[in-house]
Amino acid sequence: MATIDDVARTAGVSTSTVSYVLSGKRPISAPTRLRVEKAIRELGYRPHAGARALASSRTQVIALMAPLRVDVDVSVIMQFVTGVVTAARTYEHDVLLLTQDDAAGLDRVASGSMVDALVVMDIEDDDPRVPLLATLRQPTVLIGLPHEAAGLSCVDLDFEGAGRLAVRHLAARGHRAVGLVGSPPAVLERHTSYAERILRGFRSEAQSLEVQSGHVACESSPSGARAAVDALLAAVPDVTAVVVHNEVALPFVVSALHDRGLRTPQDVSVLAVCPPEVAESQPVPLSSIDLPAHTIGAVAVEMVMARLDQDHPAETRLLTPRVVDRGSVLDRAAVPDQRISP
Amino acid sequence: MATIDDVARTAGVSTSTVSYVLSGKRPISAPTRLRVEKAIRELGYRPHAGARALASSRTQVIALMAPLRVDVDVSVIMQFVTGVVTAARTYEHDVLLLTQDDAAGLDRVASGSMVDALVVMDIEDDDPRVPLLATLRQPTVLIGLPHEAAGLSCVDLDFEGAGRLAVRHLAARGHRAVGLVGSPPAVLERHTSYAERILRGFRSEAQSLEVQSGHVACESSPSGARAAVDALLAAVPDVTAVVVHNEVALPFVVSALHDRGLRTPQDVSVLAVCPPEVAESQPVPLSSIDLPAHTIGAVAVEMVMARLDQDHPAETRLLTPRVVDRGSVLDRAAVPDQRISP
DNA sequence: TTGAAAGCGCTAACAA
DNA sequence: TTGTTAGCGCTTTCAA
Repeated sequence: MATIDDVARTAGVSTSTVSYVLSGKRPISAPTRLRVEKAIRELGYRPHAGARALASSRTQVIALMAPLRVDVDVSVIMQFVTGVVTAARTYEHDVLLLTQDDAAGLDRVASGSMVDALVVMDIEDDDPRVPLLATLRQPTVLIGLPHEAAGLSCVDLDFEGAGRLAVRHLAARGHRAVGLVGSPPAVLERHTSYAERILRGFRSEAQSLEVQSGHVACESSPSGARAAVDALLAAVPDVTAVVVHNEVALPFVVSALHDRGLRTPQDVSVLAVCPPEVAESQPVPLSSIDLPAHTIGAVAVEMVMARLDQDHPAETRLLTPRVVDRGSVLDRAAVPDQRISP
Repeated sequence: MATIDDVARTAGVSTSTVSYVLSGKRPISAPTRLRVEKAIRELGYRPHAGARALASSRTQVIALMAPLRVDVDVSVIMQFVTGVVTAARTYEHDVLLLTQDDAAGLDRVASGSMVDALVVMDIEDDDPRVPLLATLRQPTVLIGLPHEAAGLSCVDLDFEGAGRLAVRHLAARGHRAVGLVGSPPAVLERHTSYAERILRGFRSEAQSLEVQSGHVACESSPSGARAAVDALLAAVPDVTAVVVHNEVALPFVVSALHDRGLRTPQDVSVLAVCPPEVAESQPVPLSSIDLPAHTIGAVAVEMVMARLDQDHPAETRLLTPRVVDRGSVLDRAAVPDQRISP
């Protein structure tokens, strides 16, 4: 492996000149630059990452903790991950992936100076990783909202707003009884922030608009979906629209509704909360409130990068939810009521 | 940040002693070790990864290239990824994740000495990354089989064997006309090795056993699945069993069969080739040839780690496929023929 | 516009 | 059993 000294020697310059050609941190005359670049090319020189990290205190690597918990949809996680990786590359950074959900891994890579910054996914309301993260010298961005961010920056879809938007969207189309089929019990039990937030928004808006509403947790399986649908129909017999915030269960919920004689959207409207790709690839495309996972990942990287040089104050960024119509929500105001009561 | 010298000073020993306590590369007296360990704890000392990499030529990081190509199922990829990450941790290594499918990324992290070894997924028959990988000084393992491995080690499920096993399994249960619903055209067109291998095994065994057979590519969408099913039924009208090697399309293929009046398994048996989790979480659990993605990832890490110190010769490891019965394959020899001809 | 040289924090060969 | 010290390959200050 050629070193910077090899390059300097063959170019007939000092090592610092080579370094400055590489970093652009001081002006170099055109002829010198060309000689150096030629030498670099000829020798196939690549700076040694460790040496660079040691001298500059910059690793060009960010850590991404993407815990694969039970009952989280991997395809959504992958969207976040690719968003982070892609964005990181635009900042000349690579991504070190941590999949085990423990503070120890974060501490190891941060305290060991393996990374310049950290992005942490799947934040719970009272997340044990947050206190540790707050002590690190590297900037950190949380994807999700903990109860107490301890001075850390956060980014996420505004799930509370999404819950409200869902109800408002349905109410505006004449639905007076709506249901929310949500995350699996396990997700709720660990107080994953998005699950609680969407529920809060859903309930408060239903109350404001005087819409009848019900919520059921939903295991991510066909039988779980059937059970959830039954529970919802029992709780809100007149339900005409269902909001589904559970990517894995989504197709099962729809087929469970069909099995009970409820067609989409003639009998029951369905509004999903999921990434657009998921909504589009259902057996029947579903209207949805898009979860822009890729974008959120990219924004997380932007935020962390902005905090690398200057110390930007902490902030929380909530992306505004929007509905994308794919035809699975019926406008009841526009059609005669065809609903057959159960 | 405390350095090794800080630790040495507070423990009253030399830096090398601290280093050796950490590495265990030379015997240290008990009292000395205790003093050093105490100092480490008190100062919260963590070795600087870059300094370590520079001095030892070891980064404790491996690169994982997991390209997210169109039409590959992310949940399967995630299985590989977690297998790699989990196994890497048992060897005290972290994982640098590359998602962009180009040789440049591999070259960057390898030539820049960012990683000790590389694991590369989703290998095509004539993969442009292979020649580059063969020139790297870091050991590399491919997940998948290129036409020419150029001296690199490979690991994968024996897909050719899986194709044969599928036919044999069905033939043994009285099926004389079988179909293979395979990967999307895009996957076949880029000559992804597994797609071609399973087809080869499937065809050759069908020929040997004198079983009628047909193969159709299948887009990963409901309409793609319907088209594939129609094409298969046209090509092999008497088909009594379908092998599906397409995780995303799997549920759609099953429902397309149902829509055409073919129940599983009474009218048509279904044998999937996919990770067990996928087969289990279908609306109806499916018998399958397990794709042990997690294990393959772990084996890849083992192989690469074995080549870190000694130079092990290259090898190709093909995991033996096996059928897991979940009831979706009918034993036609054991029941009267109930098949309603189309 | 360029060069010399002092670190950055660790490992491991050599000495004792 | 432990210490001394010369690098590892780079960045950046200070000088010219």
